[in-house]
Amino acid sequence: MSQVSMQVITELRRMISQGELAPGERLTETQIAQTLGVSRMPVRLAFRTLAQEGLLQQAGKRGFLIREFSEDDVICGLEIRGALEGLAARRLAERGLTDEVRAEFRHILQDGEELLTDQTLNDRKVEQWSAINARFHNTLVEAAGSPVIADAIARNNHLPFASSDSIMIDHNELEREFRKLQLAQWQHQLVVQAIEHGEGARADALMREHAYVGVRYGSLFGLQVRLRP
Amino acid sequence: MSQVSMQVITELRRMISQGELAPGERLTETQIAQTLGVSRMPVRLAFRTLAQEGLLQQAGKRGFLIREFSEDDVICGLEIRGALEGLAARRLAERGLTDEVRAEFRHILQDGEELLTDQTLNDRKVEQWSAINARFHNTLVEAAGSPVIADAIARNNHLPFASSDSIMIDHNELEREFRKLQLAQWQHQLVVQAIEHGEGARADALMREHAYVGVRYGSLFGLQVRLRP
DNA sequence: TCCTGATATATTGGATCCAATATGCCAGAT
DNA sequence: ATCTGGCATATTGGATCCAATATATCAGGA
Repeated sequence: MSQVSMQVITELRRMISQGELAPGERLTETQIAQTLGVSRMPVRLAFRTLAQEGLLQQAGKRGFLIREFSEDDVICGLEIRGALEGLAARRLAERGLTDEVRAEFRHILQDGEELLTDQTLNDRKVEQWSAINARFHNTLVEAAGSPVIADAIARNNHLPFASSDSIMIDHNELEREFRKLQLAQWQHQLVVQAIEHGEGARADALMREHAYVGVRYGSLFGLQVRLRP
Repeated sequence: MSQVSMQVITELRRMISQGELAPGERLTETQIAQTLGVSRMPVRLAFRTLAQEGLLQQAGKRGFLIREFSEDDVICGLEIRGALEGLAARRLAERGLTDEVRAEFRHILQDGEELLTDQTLNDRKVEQWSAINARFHNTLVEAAGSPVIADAIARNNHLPFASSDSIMIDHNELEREFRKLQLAQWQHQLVVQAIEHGEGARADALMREHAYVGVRYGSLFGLQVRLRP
């Protein structure tokens, strides 16, 4: 995939998730091509790609719409991630950890631990947590050693609300949000514990539950439930 | 998506799953375009689509290869289907059945029951079973009422070995194969029973196990284990 | 007033062309 | 003999053109 094609795809993804293109809006190749200053060709390819990812849907026989997602869709996207990452965790528990992967997990858990030791949060720390979290999930999926599972998870992550870094943080409630991240960190630790002990079913269950942390745990800490940014 | 584009995609899918294009083989747009008698354009679109589905993989910076799948990949494809259909079944159990869906399930189970009553199998019956089986799985996924889950399952089913009608039947061992289908039918019945009783976890577990019936149950009945056609 | 049908327009799909560049090949040098 | 560099070729990506057709608009009739 070439530079221009790639840029069109990422730019469209961005415009959709930032809301510059509203759900339900109709897209035409010409219009987007002009907006982005390219020919219709890369736009055509991008539309197909995004439609396959589920961000666009066909509008009758001509053109595409920006897909609208209900709150139920958001929950289902999370549950799919939970199910698939749970599968990866179970596989890892059943097949055992290599020393490298074990060390990498320890390192990630350590970093998370240190980040949260002083029990406070700020915008910078939220960013750092996001990186640590991404590393945890990537390591898990990679270590499971199945490209087929990794692909399935990657495809699901194309739904912006389903990916593991879609965790909603209210930057005005950082004391309460701290507790959410603390809980997420503990869940990471428990997952690794389960994997290390070869407890596949437990690792699976923990990952499924962990998928909810981003959008369903807010009420535990007196936070507003907001499914949208 | 237009006629020609569609035909190129389905024809390529067929050529791949029939083995006319061997795993690892390199494809060029021009070559396929000539073979199929179309211009490069629809081939270009098809390559992208199939790559996104996971049937092709990029070869360096130029061109695509037919992806090779290991036996482990096959098992993982099945486990993904199990996890996702299990999720659908759990949702259905938790949300309850409408009368229409309940009736449709009864009908499907009845048809399966009748097909297998005389305890014999022939090629025609295998075809009929395939139809009944497809209807069961489609009904389940539809009834779960989540387009996001349905899409995820549909995407996984693009892997030829992962779809629910990829069940391997040895047409020289029809007496033994009968028992496999009988067991699958019983599993269908148990899944519906669990759903009707609102037993989400049980429905989930049953669907996950059921996903294995196609390729891992052969040894129960003294059948050769063959992951490839 | 609302429906139906015909015409006009917009938009897409496929083919072709051209430029960019990855890849392979061959020759020359070490 | 093997490696390196440059050249030739193959192949892709993007743009443009043309045909097909879906969609919209408008007029006429029920």
